[in-house]
Amino acid sequence: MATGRTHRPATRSRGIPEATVARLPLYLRALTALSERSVPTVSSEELAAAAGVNSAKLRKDFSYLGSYGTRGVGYDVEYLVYQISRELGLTQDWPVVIVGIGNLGAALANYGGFASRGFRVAALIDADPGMAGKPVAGIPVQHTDELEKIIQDDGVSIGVIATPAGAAQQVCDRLVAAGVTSILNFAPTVLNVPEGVDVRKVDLSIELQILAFHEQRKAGEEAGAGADGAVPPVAARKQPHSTDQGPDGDVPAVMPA
Amino acid sequence: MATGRTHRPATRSRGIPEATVARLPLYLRALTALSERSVPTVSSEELAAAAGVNSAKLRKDFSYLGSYGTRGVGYDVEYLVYQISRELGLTQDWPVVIVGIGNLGAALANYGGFASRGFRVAALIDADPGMAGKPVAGIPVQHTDELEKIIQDDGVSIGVIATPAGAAQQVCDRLVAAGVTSILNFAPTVLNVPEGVDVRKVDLSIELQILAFHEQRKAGEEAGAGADGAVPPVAARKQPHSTDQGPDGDVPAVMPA
DNA sequence: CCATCTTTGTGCACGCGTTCACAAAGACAT
DNA sequence: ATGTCTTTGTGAACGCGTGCACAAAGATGG
Repeated sequence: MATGRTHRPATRSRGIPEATVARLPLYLRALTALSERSVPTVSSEELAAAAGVNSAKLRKDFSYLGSYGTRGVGYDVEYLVYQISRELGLTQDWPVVIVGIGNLGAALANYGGFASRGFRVAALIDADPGMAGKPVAGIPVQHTDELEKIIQDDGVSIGVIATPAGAAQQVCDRLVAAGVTSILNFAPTVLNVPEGVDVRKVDLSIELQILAFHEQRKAGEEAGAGADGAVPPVAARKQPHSTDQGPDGDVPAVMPA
Repeated sequence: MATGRTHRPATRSRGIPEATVARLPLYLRALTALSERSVPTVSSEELAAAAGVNSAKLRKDFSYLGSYGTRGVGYDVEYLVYQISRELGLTQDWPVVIVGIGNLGAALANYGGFASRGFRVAALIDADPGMAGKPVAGIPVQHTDELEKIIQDDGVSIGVIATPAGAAQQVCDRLVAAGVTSILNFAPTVLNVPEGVDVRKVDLSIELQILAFHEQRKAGEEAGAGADGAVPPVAARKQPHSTDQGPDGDVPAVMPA
């Protein structure tokens, strides 16, 4: 899920399927844990269990990277950690800017997982002048005016948007104009970006709604399909539905963001 | 993607494909925006543009819900908002507990998107006794000891885990034992859950790593495959690779095929 | 009532991703 | 060396998701 521009043939470039790329970080995490415990080698079965996937899938995934295993033995942990890191581009470190230092932005800035794996918080940016200079996670917040300068000076190519939905597209446009080509979007909006820019989104309420769907399904299965007393739709606009199946009714209980 | 237990045949229940379910919240958001502007009807083309998807895909998605459109006209906005809300189970509201009130947990508690769309924060829970009673987002934090009682009293079926990775599995086990059947996991760990429990994960560093991969690919495409001076791996464990195909240190070729 | 025009709903084909199942490859013991 | 045993790497089949392209449905105007 989640690349904004799904139009591209995706993995046309150089073999590795998108689905595999999405799992590599998972394998890497499991391997790193093994490495810390000084485990020398691991079989596809063990590693798959640790990563929560099927072992056949894991082997096929690795086969796209090359033949890094040894039959009858398994995979060399250290070697594989390096190979995957390199494939993911984690041998260099990536400066990242976080825009929007509210609750979420601050949480992200404090998140340890950044620095540990090839990512470095190059700057924290917020539109509120009152925030300027105030340190968050040891880094002073800078004003939006500085955005372009920071990106160009530090060669930032990855931006994280943690602003309110209303500001997201505008921030996105400025990031892209300044040279950012990869964006991680936490704002609940669809971002419009030009060709060549990758967008991934993380959306809280979408995840919750998907869970709610399954939850409802579970609940509805055991209970017989009783006529649930759901109020019929408002049908405020009756026009297209001349054949109104619901006479009265009132507003759906859903509200905006 | 990202349901922990992918084993289930997924959509076996009642038609609606998983991929479609994942997009419904997107449509709902776009429709809600239209509703606020009092737009009466919308065509699949317009709505698809607003949601950032293909119009054919949108129509097919809606076809799984039923025939709610009117040919030659489009879809009734209010009606569709209601239908999707009902399908997603948002006409009832879901009590949610958030476990782990650190930076991220606090951010989640403050996130407006929760309350607005059928979700209600039933409780904030943290293991630190010092946090107990302290209000976050207007809700007093409660100690982990209360977890089981809260879940049972409020009939909570959805839990959000925002703890450090080390505590996540343990918290998860307690949530499940107490009756939670859907979990949204922000901790960077694979959660093990019994059959029937849904897990969705949101993982920062994985998203960033995927972006890094594509970023590296973009950079590597324009620049010719110059011998990048990447330091070869430690290769601490040489054993399994006794048959070194290279005279010197095994240089990882940038790409297999 | 008929013709035309718009937009939905869907049959169909295609490609990606997943899984099975097995042959090949190497380790290890004798 | 040779045989056995373990585990990888992958060919092939299958199913899901996507997008095209078009017929059917209804609106609208004469």
